[in-house]
Amino acid sequence: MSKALASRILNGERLPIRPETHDRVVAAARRLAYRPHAAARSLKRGETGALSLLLPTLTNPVFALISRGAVERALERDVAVLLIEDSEPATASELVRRLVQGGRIDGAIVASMQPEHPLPRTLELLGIPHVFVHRTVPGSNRNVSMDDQKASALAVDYLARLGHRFIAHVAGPRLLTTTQRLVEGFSARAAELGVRHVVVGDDFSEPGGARAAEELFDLREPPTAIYTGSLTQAVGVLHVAFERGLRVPDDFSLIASGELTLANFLNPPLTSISVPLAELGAAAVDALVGQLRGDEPRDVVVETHPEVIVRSSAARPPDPTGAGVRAP
Amino acid sequence: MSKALASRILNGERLPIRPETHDRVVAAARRLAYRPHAAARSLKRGETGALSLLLPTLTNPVFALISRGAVERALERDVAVLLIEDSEPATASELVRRLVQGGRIDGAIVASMQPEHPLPRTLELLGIPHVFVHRTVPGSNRNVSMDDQKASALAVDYLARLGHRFIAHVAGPRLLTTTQRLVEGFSARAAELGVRHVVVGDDFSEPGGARAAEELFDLREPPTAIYTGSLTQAVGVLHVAFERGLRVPDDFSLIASGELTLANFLNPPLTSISVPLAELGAAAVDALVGQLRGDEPRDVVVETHPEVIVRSSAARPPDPTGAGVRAP
DNA sequence: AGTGTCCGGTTAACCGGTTTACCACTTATA
DNA sequence: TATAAGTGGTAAACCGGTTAACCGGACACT
Repeated sequence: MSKALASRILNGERLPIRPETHDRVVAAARRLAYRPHAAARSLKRGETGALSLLLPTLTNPVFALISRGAVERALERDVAVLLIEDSEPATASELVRRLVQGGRIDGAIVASMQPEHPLPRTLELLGIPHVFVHRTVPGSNRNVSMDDQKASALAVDYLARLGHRFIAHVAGPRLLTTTQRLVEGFSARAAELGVRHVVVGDDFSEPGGARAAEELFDLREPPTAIYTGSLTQAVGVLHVAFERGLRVPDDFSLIASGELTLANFLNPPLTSISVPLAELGAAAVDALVGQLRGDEPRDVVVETHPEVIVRSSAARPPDPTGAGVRAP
Repeated sequence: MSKALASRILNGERLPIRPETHDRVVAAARRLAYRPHAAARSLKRGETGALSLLLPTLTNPVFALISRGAVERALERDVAVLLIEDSEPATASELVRRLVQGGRIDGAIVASMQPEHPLPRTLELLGIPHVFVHRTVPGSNRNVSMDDQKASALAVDYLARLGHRFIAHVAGPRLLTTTQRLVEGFSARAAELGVRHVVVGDDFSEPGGARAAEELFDLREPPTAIYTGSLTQAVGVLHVAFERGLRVPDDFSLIASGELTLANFLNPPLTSISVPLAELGAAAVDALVGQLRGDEPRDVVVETHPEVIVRSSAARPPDPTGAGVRAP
């Protein structure tokens, strides 16, 4: 029995051999709990069976969920995932270069994209397969995203149905494509329904939500409902509301895109819109593995079936005419 | 010029060669941006330059921070990290076996330890270097932990100094060693100061905190201060307080171990104790790399210099005699 | 003069798979 | 009957580093 034959059998090649031989090999492999040595295979095949996943931060649950989906799917496909926090774009770019040139990864999933990031050029130069997930690069043909518009539209629908006639959206950095999709869905649906609307904010963080809330509450006539692009921002909004003595949902309604256990334990419990972030991560792995198999890169849009998780932060507006109410 | 010589030069061996030769090799490597192929090196050396990090969950910021520290330190040391969410102990154990037998990792960092987990036996059988971080295994000599006791003691000190005479600790699962250290520090210091104290709770999650809070508030004479083992639990406590119309810190004080941006934006902003989780992750990498270099496994305790981050959730008790106050 | 040692390298085996080339034998085909 | 097409495999090169063994010349020492 030559190791050559064993190799081909275990790799599932269709061969003209006696079934008995096949079975002997398979049985022996089982018995020895045989696993091909990754390095040896990698050396010969010129591929590593690993990919890297670049995240802006691990502490943001949005990206933790994307990671979860990606890592899980990758393990199913027997691919290893190297997580990298991309806090310093130049450093991250250099790091990926090292990983590629060191023969550690076959491809990269980039969830930390932002304008002026050197990564796309680096990846292009290295000629390595890659996809952008969540934060996309228009025209790259390598984007894995959700139809965030739908989530925003649903939020607007829900609030409008409750009777709100002036709705604000607290958005993230305008340069991020996720922000743009969220804003687009929001504005389009609000316009369609003839609902007055405004977009503020420039950061997905708690402080970002807080700043946006300050701005809104300082308006001569504040909105009666606020839709935030992230749960994190909603926390910031709630915080400012508390400080100003505004009550939710009595004085204004609040709804956030993104669902976490935390939402249930905020005060009041936050009505939110669920989005399939883990599936997004899984889809990114699928797309990248597809490229590694030779498929042409193409954009993928994951179907979201956004749902309103009804809790206590959204209700009818204080004044049916649609005018906002200030703190007493 | 033989590749053998180049290899040895680039690996920094001291050799009897002309400086000129040395420089030529180094210059050429620079020019070509040469990086040794990980697989080839791995194949020959019998080591992979990679390790895995097992976490109970990525969405818990405690573990996100440990990961951050670990990944960062590993990259500095030119070691790759494979993150694995260990939600299903049996599965995780099997997965690690696959990674080891497939020659993908040299060692494992386990942050997801719990009693009855099959992982230690698996790792022992495979004879692979490993360390336990945060959640430790007494007697294993492979623990990387903090002196959590200190954080708890500080919390008690702070609350006692404010005048509290009956303090509760909301703990995690009693079987986890982190919980035990936290409880130990709490009880010891409270006893030392002659402060009445009680320990409740069995889960670090928001619901866990909420359940514990219910229990405490239902007491005939509730504590005037609550110290939670995690920020997450504090959120649960705050939630129940809100529902019952209890005000913080007017009706009771709240302080949590663990510092996150979120603390600043809770209502009221949460006084918390900072602990160096990222450093813990980094120390775990150091310990594991030490083992890979041949050091004997040994326990490591990371110095915490816990500090109270003063915000608004802790104040003097409502009644200086120390008796708790119920909702009106 | 012979021998040992340092200098400055070179050669070749090896790690553990994968893959191409090839071989001996049997059966169908022209 | 020669030839081609399966059947059931084996042998060896190769991937790109690392490392042990070896080599020729200069010099020192005995």
